[in-house]
Amino acid sequence: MAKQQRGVDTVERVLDAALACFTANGIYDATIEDLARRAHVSVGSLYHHFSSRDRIAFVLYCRWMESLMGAVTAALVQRRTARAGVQALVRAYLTWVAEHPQAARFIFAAGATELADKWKDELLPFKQRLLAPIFAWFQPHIASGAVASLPFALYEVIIIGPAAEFSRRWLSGGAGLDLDTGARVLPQTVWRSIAGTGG
Amino acid sequence: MAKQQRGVDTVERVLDAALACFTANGIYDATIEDLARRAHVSVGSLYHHFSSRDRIAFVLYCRWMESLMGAVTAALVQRRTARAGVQALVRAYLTWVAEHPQAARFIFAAGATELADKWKDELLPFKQRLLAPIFAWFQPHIASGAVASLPFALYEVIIIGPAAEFSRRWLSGGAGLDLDTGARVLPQTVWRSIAGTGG
DNA sequence: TGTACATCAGTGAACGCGCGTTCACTGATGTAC
DNA sequence: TGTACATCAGTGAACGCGCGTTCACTGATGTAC
Repeated sequence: MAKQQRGVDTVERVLDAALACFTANGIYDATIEDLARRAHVSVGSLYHHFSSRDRIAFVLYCRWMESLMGAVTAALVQRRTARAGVQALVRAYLTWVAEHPQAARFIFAAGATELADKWKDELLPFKQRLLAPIFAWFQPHIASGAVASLPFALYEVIIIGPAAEFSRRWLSGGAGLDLDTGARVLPQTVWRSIAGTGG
Repeated sequence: MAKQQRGVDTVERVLDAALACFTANGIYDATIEDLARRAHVSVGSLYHHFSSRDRIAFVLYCRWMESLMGAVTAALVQRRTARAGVQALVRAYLTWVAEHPQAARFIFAAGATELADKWKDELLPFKQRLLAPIFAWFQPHIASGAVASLPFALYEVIIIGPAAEFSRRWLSGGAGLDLDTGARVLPQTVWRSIAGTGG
């Protein structure tokens, strides 16, 4: 007997409720009963679908990380030039954060937790899969010299770093930060930092 | 009757123990008794010096943030040119992380917590005080055109962003990241992203 | 130099409560024939 | 089309335990005179 549709729906409701509770009360201060109440699900039913409280947070993290990376990748692959791609990537990141502030808040908070450690056997391949198309897109532009040749692991840091830092501060109400300005300035500065001489 | 020296020593021991426990077990999973045991202090004594568990984390956060900002500022103020200053700042950040990995881990973890919210009346002026000399140093270089003129709040994001992102990943054992490489490459890329045309 | 007193520092057993998880059970949905 | 059966889905009271905080107390250190 296969999984039933109502089971799938319940999982959805629990995850939606979890995002709301985790961002409202904090990942650690939100209780199982908070989640159950908000999801209109009994505590027992919740445990029927998730093995533990931590597991809910982990699944939620994966789901939204996939959404973010999907948005970024979609913006990237429809550009031809390195410059347009890099700038679109940064812009897409910021746009996604603006559209999903709760999810963004949660991702940042969860990322600084032991969650990643606990489930890393699942997490690493998952992230690998999300990053693969992005790296594939960059490869020819690095080869052609349009993008500066750097130690591989640094590209992500340099391109995502400013956007992520901006987002963190914007989400926590940092003074003087508005998203339109960030979306205008950061794509340029990031491109300048990474542009090659050829291409 | 003034505060006694042994009281000061106890506070030190508790904060040192807290850093060890928080980074070993996680900020939320480390217990008061863990701290007390590690600090060779009774639980009661601990509460004689700190009003609550959260308070310990907050004081610890401030202490190490001050250390980090102090290191960065010290590196900055002894440079004359904008380029040398920016690059020294980024390098100092990474060096500090390398020298205090536990503290860095804690700062990143605590920064994603509700701690900042809870004590923000204390935190904001504190951070203001730490940032003031850095902004003062930059001002003339922005005025002269050596550093690009940008919305004010973005400087911090652009300069610290890549270094912070690099540090987070390095601390959590990110594959392919080594600190020497980061300290060689990032100061350059950050400078390129923010360099002005004049100066 | 000594004595009385106030405040600081330290102790650890006891409290109390909140929360994650379990469990025995009922109800719903699909499958076999 | 109908009936029996297996599995999925959902329930909520009860459990149990861990942990933050308190409290009444002892001891140490400084101050006043």
